[in-house]
Formats: sequence, C-alpha cells, structure tokens
Amino acid sequence: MAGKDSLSAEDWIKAGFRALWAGGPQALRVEAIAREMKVSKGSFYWHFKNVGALKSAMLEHWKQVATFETITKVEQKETGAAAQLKALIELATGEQAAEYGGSRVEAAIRDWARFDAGVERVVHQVETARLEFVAALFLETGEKKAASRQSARLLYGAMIGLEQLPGISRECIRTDLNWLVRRLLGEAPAGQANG
Amino acid sequence: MAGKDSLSAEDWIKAGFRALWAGGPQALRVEAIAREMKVSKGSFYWHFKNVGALKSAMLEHWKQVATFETITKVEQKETGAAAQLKALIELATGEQAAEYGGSRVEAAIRDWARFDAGVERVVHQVETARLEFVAALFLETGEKKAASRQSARLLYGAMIGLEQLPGISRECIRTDLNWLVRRLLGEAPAGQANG
DNA sequence: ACCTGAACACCGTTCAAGT
DNA sequence: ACCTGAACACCGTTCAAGT
Repeated sequence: MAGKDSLSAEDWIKAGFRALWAGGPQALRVEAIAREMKVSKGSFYWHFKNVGALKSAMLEHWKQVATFETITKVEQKETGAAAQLKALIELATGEQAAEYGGSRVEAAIRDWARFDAGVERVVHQVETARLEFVAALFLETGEKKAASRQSARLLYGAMIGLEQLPGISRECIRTDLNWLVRRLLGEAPAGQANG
Repeated sequence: MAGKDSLSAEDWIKAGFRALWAGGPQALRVEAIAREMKVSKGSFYWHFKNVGALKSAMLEHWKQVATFETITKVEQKETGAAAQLKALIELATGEQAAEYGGSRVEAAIRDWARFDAGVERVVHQVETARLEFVAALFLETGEKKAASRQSARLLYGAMIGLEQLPGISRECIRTDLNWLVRRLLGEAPAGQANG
C-alpha cells in the first residue's frame, strides 16, 4: 500500500472490491477508483482493456474464494452435520464473513448479477456449490435427499434474506437461523425467540 | 401512451419503473429514459429538478403502494391466519407480485437502498409494516409475541432470499415457503419436499 | 514496464428560445 | 404549459509521449 512505485492488476482488483463494498456495482468506475489510488485514470488502461475486464477479473477472483472459503472453514472447524450447521451460521453472521468484504459485497454482487447475464452465471455456480454443501449436511442428519435440498434452500435463503431486513442485528439473525435449523430437523420448540 | 401530446410527471415515474425493472438502479438515467419516451432529455427538466427528484418521487410512489397493496389483497382474499399466510405466499410467488413490476423491482429497490441512506429509510418503513402484518398472523395462530415476530422474520426473510437463488422456479419457492410455515407452526412433517 | 496528459464521445444539468 | 437544442462539466476510453 505504502512504498510501492508501481501498481499491479491485483491492486486494482482490491481497490475494485473496496469500491464495491462502499458504493455497490455503480461505484465500479475507472476515474473514481483511480482517484482513490492516486494515479491518473490512464494508468488503469495499462492493466485492463476496460472496466468490463476489471469486473470480470473481480468476479473470477470472487468465484474462486467464495465457493470454497466458507466450506473449508466450516469443515476444518467442526465435524458432524449438526455442529457444522451451527459453525456455518456462526461464520455467515460473523464480523467479516468473507475475505473480500463479507455479506455487503456478496449482496452487491447479487445485485449486479440481477442485471448482467455473465455475472448471473458465475453467481449461479457459486450458489449451487454452497447449496450442495448445505444439503449434504442435512442429508447427514438423516433427512431424505429431496428434503435435504429443501432444507438447504430454506436455510441458505433465510441467510440471504434476513441479512437484507433493515435494522436487524447479527445476533438476531444468528438466533433465528439456529432456531430455523432446529425446526427443519424436527426438534421440539423451546423458548427461543428474540426481539 | 399513444395520442397524448404532452407528458406528466407520472409518465416519467412510470418510465422510471420500467427502466428500474429492466436495468436496475444504474438504469435510472435521464438520457436513456428520455430516449425511450422519444423526447429530448431537456424535457425531463421541466418536470423534475434532477434525477434525484425523479428517484424520490418513484420511492414515494412505491412506498404508498408497496406498504398496503399486498396486505389489503391478502385481507380481502381470506380470513383466518392460516389461510391468509397461504394467500400471502401465493401472492408473493405469483406471476406479477406488485403493481410496479413485482419482485424484480423490489429487489432492485433493496439493492438501491443498500448504498443510499434515504432509500434505506423508506425501505425500512415498508419492511417493518410488512413484518408487523406477518407477525400479527402468526400471533393469531397462537404463537407468543416474540415467537410470532421471529416466525415473521424467517418467513419474510426466506421469501426475499429464495427469490434470489438463481434457477429456482416460482413453484419451488411456493412449496418451500408453505412447508416452512407448517414447520414454524410446529405441524408434523410429511413427504413435502421438491427438487 | 508502467504512467501521464490531452483528446474525444457520452450523459447530467442548465438555459435561452420555441410552440 | 411543455418542449427543443445548444452549451458545459464529468467520466470512459484511446493514444502518443514520458520515465
């Protein structure tokens, strides 16, 4: 960051994620990012053909990281489906969920995908991999195959959706999701609700 | 649409929603919308001070419609909490959920809110009103107050989240949500999973 | 190898002029 | 009352020129 006399493509990608975090897809603009990096915007075009190329590189990067990061973290942390489901929820509702800016960046990428077929393709791949992982956990708890996929959709869908409710705290999301898992697994209700 | 020689602010707002539907928040651009309406962009500035004013007007419009539309439809259609929950799910997963473009526009507005505090405020109000309505239904089924609010968050969160999973059909979402409601209400599981 | 600075096209905004 | 068309600033992109 300080004490380098020339930039790499990687530096621009990182700056791109900072911009995405701060301002969403519409903040992915050459001039603004160049300003933040204190170089002329002309410099950008030595590293990338155009903004589209930067976006593709960012997506490719995110795809590699996002698909495996959470999954491997969960697998290293716990063994057994029930514990891993709990660990997954911890991670997803933690301070900084993913390497590149966490759930705020994830949301921005999903936004972005909604109006860009190329982005949609990549997001589709990542979501599918994650859903399969979660479904495998539910399968391990003894659910039937179709039921495990449904439970995975509901848990993962609730993760995405709850994060988007305004004014909801991480703890509230965590409690709700853990409760949901117990209900999906058919466990008996208990005094578990919050706010 | 055909056979009017001058435009109203309302016409621009409608065109704004068409643009939002088709291209998301970043498609809310004066020149593009003016082109679609076959007038010069200068014309826009007679009706609105700037793009920000158009966006505010769209939001205000959406707020009025979005808060009450679904709620009143559900209340007119069915009586009794269980039936109304089912009707709510039907509506939310129907062909065209809301007047101004349905869930695609809703998603775009949520995207937009994530990086604009003013939009966030309005979305917050709307989501709160909806959550309160859903919570009241769960309360009516006999749940305790805190539990009913939790169930509302989980159902509404899952609605939002499932819609964002790529490659998922409306029928799949509907089945999943109905299943979720049964589980939240503590009803016995049955062979209900799909895909 | 990496960057600057000028150039040009595109879009937001203003405004004088038209009907 | 409502619209056009020219003007200007801002940003994406190109490119010749610098180190």
